Amino acid sequence: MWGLSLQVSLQALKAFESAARQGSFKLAAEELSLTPTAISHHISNLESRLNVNLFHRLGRRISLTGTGIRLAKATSDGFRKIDSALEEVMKAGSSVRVTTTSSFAAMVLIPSQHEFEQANPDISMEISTGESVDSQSYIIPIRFGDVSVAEDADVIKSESFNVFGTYGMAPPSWSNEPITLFTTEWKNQSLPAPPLAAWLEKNGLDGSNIKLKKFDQELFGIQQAMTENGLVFCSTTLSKRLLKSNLLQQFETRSVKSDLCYYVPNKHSFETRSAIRFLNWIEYMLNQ
Amino acid sequence: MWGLSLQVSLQALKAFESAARQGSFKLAAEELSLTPTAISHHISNLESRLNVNLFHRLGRRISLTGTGIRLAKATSDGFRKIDSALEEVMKAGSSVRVTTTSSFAAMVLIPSQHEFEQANPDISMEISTGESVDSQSYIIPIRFGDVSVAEDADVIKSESFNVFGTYGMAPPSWSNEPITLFTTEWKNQSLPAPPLAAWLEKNGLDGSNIKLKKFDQELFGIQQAMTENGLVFCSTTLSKRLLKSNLLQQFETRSVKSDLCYYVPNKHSFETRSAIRFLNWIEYMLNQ
DNA sequence: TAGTTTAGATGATTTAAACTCATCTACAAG
DNA sequence: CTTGTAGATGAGTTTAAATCATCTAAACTA
Repeated sequence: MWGLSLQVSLQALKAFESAARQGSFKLAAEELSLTPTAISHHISNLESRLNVNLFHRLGRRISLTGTGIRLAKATSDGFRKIDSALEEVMKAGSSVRVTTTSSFAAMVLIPSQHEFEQANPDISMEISTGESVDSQSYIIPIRFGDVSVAEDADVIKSESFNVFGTYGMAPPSWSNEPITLFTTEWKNQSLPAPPLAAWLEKNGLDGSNIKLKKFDQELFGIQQAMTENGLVFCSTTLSKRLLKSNLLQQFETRSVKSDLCYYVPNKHSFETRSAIRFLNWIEYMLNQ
Repeated sequence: MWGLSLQVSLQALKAFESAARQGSFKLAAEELSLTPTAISHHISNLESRLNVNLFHRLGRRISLTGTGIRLAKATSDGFRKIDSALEEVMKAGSSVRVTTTSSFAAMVLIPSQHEFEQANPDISMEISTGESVDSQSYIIPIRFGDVSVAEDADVIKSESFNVFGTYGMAPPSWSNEPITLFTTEWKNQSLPAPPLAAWLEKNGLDGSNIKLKKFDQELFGIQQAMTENGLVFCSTTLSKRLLKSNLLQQFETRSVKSDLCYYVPNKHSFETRSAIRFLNWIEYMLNQ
């Protein structure tokens, strides 16, 4: 590429293209935030360099010559293609677009969005929910899944589970009385279930007095526990902020690890600086 | 066009595109006649401006990121389109390409090509023969035709005809002896015939002793006249240089105007400076 | 393995392109 | 006829682009 045309000024071509498209040096100057003088100089220099006339000058009106028309079309097409790609890249470079589960969005992302944006005033965060594979290259999907399925490098949080209750309620008598426990049954049946059995064993409980009430989103179980002064078995990730806010409390029970995790498929492919900063931030926040 | 990307340096994009396409800052520097330092600065500045990483740096090797790949494709496509158009325009700006009849090429253009190029050292002339309509925008067709068909502004020479003989031969006795006269019968039957009748009348000759020998190109008649020490009835344009070179001579006969002419269809559409200079030169040369 | 070569990174300085300012012309508008 | 305005041009200023000098670290070679 760039044989004879190596020395042709791209700035001049840009000025020419704008003037050609709008039929006016003045309007070109406005579009490019220059003076009409600059446009005039660029075009004259370009005409000398190329040894052609690109415009007819009719008093103070201009019109394109045949050569000018042909060059204008090519430069318009070429610059439009470049400009579109730049817009896409720049948009990606100044915002973080994340899609995730409703529970993660509600319990983690949305509550901490402000914190992220304050720490990164040059980046805006856009959150959506949904599980479809998004074809746009710049949307970061935070998925909930089986740790044995996700690539190690993609996992941002391995989930632990515990029982939590409304703030202020008396610790339950695990052995003596019937207990209602809210929990989750995932719509996606291929996912490992919440590790309630492992939790019972770890805490030396036989669970025969526990009545389970299941929802299809962790969010609903948590909300119901808070509303009904009850108990919920859910992830420590989702309950973390609620603990801090004294909306939920934890008892003497110990949390258990699970085979469930949050992960970002092909995490390494998100290479914009804002994506990298976001991913570093979310991973640190989840695991500190 | 040019929203957020107005301030992005096109020089930097050019450097990036070259480095991306060749996988090397060093090769990009060579292609663009810059130092590798300049390329490195351009790319770093571009990455800062766009807030993305375009290359992975692996020691002293580089490879494109996903974003880099996408931007590289768009900029390659865009710049290629621009470069192709520039090449075409610059070629047109530094050469004159003419297509014309064999006779006009042989008798006028080729003999004076050197004169034109010496007067215009920055322009090269390329001559071809043929009558097909050429779709390329920058080839100037000099056509031979009927003056009533051509646009006035397109006519570069209105033809006159006369009889010429080999240099040194005795003037013919128009009334006493049989005369062989070479002339032309155009392949294109729609053209007016050479105005022999009008010439006879203007010169007070009845022509009953003249035997015509016809060729389908004026060039052939002229050559035959010189070869056989004979007479040819042809255009003053084609014979002009031969007269000056004492290869042909004119007698006391008077030339006659004709309805034939040389013309350039859509002459005004040739707007490169070299085309304009050529057309001005040829018109002056033919009519002085 | 040690020495040499080489591609890219970085900061400082220099150069040249790009830009504005001031003034002008000539046409359009009132 | 006067005023307004788009483009042209030369001079001066500013800034982007380039080079220079030096560095690092990886690749290559003996």
